[in-house]
Amino acid sequence: MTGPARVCEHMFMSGEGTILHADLDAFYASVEQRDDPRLRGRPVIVGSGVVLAASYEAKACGVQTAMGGRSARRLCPQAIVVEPRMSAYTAASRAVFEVFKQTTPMVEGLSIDEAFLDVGGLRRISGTPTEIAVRLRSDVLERVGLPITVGVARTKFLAKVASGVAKPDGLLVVPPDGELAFLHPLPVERLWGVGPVTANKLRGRGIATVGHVAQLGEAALVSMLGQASGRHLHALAHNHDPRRVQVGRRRGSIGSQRALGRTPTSAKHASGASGRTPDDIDAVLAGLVDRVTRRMRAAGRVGRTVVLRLRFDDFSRATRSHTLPWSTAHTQTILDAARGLMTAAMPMIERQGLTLVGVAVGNLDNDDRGVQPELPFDRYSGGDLDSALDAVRDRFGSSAVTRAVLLGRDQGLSVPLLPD
DNA sequence: TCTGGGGTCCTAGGACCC
DNA sequence: TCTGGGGTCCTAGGACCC
Repeated sequence: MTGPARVCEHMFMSGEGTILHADLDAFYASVEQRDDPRLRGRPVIVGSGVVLAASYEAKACGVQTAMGGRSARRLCPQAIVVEPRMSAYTAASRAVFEVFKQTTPMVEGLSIDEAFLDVGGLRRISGTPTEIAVRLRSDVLERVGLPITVGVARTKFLAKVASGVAKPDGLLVVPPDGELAFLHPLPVERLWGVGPVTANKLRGRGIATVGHVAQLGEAALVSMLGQASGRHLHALAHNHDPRRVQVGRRRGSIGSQRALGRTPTSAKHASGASGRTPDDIDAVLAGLVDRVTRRMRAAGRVGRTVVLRLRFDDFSRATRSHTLPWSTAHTQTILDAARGLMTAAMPMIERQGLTLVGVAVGNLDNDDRGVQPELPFDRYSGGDLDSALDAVRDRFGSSAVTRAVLLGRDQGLSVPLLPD
């Protein structure tokens, strides 16, 4: 969108890295600009409460992702604020990932708008990694209408750093013999896994660049940041990153959350510090569990650990979790567990005022185990056979349920079910 | 209108088992 | 009577990423 693609001059014909990190620029905002010509070339902010995405024109005013909407508008009064259209972004993401997969089967998605691609072994068919990267960018632009930045390097980490440096609408190739020269002058915040807390710890000790980190020695970093972070940072600063591109990674949890807004002061007096009745909270909880379990069933996943996430008036947080004896995607089972956690947390909620509720199910498994469930009939009854069968389908996925055995007081009845 | 919604990974203590 | 070490699972919290 802004400016020409930058291609590093000293590219190599051989020994070149084969990992691409492809990252859509200001993704949500770019989709809005693509779909509404009036937004092109103008500062666009997606999300009114919190900035979900800002176009580069808005970023030029200092608007940043995750910033409060009010301060964003103060920085950039001329910005056009649009509400997010998640379904449009999901569709755009699918289209972009199609382009990725036609480029190479070795695609590892990281999020809705970025992925690693390993293009090693494609040289004879598709050309050098750099040529593939150039074509990938033009394919995404032509076929989906979105600008995308690509970093090319020998390792995942370096490819990601390269795309970050090349943004927006850029291409940056890090040659194998120029890796440390590229890496060491960069600020520590560029290291993957260094956020505000770690950056402050490092800067507090006068460590500002990746090169400084590299001089430090692993033991010093471990004592400063802990075992895992210390080792991780030491390795990255020396450009050690043996991770391969992994195809078909499945996520480990599925969750949903909802912000409730601040507690109205008047309501505090009416119904305690939470400002909401337990019934209000329970309705939100039931809605979240319903959404989560639907998504689990649609994805063919079952899970065992139910996590309740809470946030309070002062923005402090708490989580409570419970692990079930078996994996499930059954709405009522997970709702029961979430209600148990919520009940136990009610005193805390009364004291601190609830501003966000979230439910996540972790410990996910694929729902492919040929389970033979038994459900206590009377729990789902009203004595009604159909609703009991619905409960079984709901819990285990309707296409997976092919036969139900109903055990009565003194008889068994086997009912074949057609998957739908 | 102070601060969304979706995730990952690590740490640390306690229970429990061998 | 006193004394190990190793491993796994669960829970809670926190940093970080997009």
